Amino acid sequence: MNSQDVILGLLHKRPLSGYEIKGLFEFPLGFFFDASFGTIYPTLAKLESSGFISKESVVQDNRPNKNVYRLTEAGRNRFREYMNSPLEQDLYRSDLLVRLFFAEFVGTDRLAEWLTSEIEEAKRQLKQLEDLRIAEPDMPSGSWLCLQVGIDLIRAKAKALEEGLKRLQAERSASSPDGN
Amino acid sequence: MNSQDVILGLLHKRPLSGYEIKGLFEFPLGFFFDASFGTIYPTLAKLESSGFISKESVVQDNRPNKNVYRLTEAGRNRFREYMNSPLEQDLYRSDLLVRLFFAEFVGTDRLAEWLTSEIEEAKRQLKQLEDLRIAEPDMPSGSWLCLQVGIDLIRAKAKALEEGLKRLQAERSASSPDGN
DNA sequence: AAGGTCATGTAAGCGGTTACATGATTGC
DNA sequence: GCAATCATGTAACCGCTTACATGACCTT
Repeated sequence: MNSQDVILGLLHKRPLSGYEIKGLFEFPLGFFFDASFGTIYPTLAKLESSGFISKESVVQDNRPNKNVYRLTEAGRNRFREYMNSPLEQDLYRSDLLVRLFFAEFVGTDRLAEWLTSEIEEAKRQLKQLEDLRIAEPDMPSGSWLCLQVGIDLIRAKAKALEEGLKRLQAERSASSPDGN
Repeated sequence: MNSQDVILGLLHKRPLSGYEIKGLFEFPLGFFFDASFGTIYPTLAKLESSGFISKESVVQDNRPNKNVYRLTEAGRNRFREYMNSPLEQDLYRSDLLVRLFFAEFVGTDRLAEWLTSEIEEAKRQLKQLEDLRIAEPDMPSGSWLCLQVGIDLIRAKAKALEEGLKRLQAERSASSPDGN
């Protein structure tokens, strides 16, 4: 799975510009995928020259023209190939957990800060996804399922980190019972 | 956070060879970090030429020599710099959730397969981590916390995916109540 | 006047993977 | 005899990010 595949998937739903694709990458796909403009525009160009998508310039009032891309038949086939390819393992890379792993070399207050900031971030993402579920109850059932799994995952993440923080604080007060 | 930082962290605990580092990357760090030999060996060489680590050849019986690397004072400082740098966002990239998002273009039995395989993978990882917690109760408390958060996260992931699968199956039997 | 949104693109470089190359030893 | 484990390394390539470059319009 790479940006090509995901862009093709998005264009399978409806024609989009690069800028609109970036918006979707941030939300609602941001929880499990992202790519920058530096990836999106060259990928669109490549996809077009390969004949998987076609470009159409759309003139707009009071804002710049945009290039709207549409899936071709070859593109639909290419996307189907991706959907038929073997599933790839999820990738999870966490600076927080790495630092936690090396926690012996840093103060507990620092650890608590890190945990707190990630908890906040997780809650922010959770709220976004929950709002979306409320705002758009008539999604395709697959996307609905995806959203639901995403919500469950991120809610669990917030909870796991909160429990981690509690454990850390319990330990801290145990090691200095006089309380600072 | 990159391979340099993590390798420096591991060597902060004890001297290691590239091969041993790879082993640790797979387990127990595999849940939230990984890197291949193609990264590890060049990184070690770079780290050595920068003076952050020092190499020592160790002759072994009945197996090849190995190069064991040890942190220098400069390396300890470099690692401290990393631990003092701002925390980076977690990265989660999921082929499964992408495919779920595009589920409208594929059969539900395929979705069920994918979910099942990821559930199995999550459970496999969960078991590994739980075994480690039992096998090594005397870890540094930070690593212990890291392990515990990891276990909570992956257990929640397995649960979220299982519930997703249930929802999918409920929907499937609802849309064909005669049952195939 | 400044900053945000809409909009598209390029260039340098980084960090990483995959595949290749080599080779001894151990267990089935 | 074959596969797995132990052990180190290189080369080609990929995918992506960051920073740069440009510019109109809209709101404060």
